[in-house]
Amino acid sequence: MVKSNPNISNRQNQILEKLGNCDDELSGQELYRVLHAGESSMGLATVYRNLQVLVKKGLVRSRNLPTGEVLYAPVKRDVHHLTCVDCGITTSLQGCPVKNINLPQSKTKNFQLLFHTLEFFGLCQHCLERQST
Amino acid sequence: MVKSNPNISNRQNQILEKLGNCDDELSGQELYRVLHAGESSMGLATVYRNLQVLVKKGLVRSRNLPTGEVLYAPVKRDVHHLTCVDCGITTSLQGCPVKNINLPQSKTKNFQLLFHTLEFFGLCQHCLERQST
DNA sequence: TTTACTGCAAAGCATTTGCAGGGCG
DNA sequence: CGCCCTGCAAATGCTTTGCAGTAAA
Repeated sequence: MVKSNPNISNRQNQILEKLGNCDDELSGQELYRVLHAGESSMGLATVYRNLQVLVKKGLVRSRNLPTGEVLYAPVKRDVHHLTCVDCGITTSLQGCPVKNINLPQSKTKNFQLLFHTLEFFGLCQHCLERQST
Repeated sequence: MVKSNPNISNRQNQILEKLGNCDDELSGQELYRVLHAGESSMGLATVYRNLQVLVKKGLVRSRNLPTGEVLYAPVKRDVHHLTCVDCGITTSLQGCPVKNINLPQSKTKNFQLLFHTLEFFGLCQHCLERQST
């Protein structure tokens, strides 16, 4: 059903499908679990290896958390985030305010843009209150 | 000289100063080394602990690399990045295109914004060429 | 047979945490 | 005396890598 790009392996398609079906971003570990829960399992290393390939192919976007985790989502999903620097809770921001930003040609001439990340950081109400205690 | 905010500890001021003097962002490890090279040394754990505090105080911004490292810079320095998803090389983008973006009030009403990160990812020419080989 | 991909387990590594010692009020 | 901050060393946890087995061509 989600047949796509010719030079995408089977495993890579399985990953793409799971990412597409999930509203959230998934970490490598989560993806691994989800795949195991379903019919298509694959080793953790394989999950990571294929995620890297998908990112380089421009099909998957990645976002790095302070914890060292990396979250993955389909590139076409253009969602950004608001994250509390204290508790780490993340809220999604629908609609991308950067969509049509022009970067200096000098920088992008020799660079194939694949995706971008925009994240806002600060303190959520809960942590603010806790702090001022 | 860089006397600042009253409720900033000595250690925290040392860190701020190093970050301010350096044109780049620094990782925790690098900062640790730089501090040791200078007169003011402090343990690695202390560096990290104080960096966290500085981020929460809104004085330092942080950016997470795919490698799991975190890079720190003064918040007032509003620089963004262009990063190759293959080799990881990063270029700085001067001038922030997001400066005056309005976020939905519903999201920010209960959230104290401290800083944001905007990063573009893709493939640099070198990696593009290598890939098509 | 040659090549590319996979799984498993071991390694890597930045960061975090536990805990005892020290400075300071 | 009590509280906070620090250093050291151990632990954590995600991700990467080495290597041998396997499927594909």
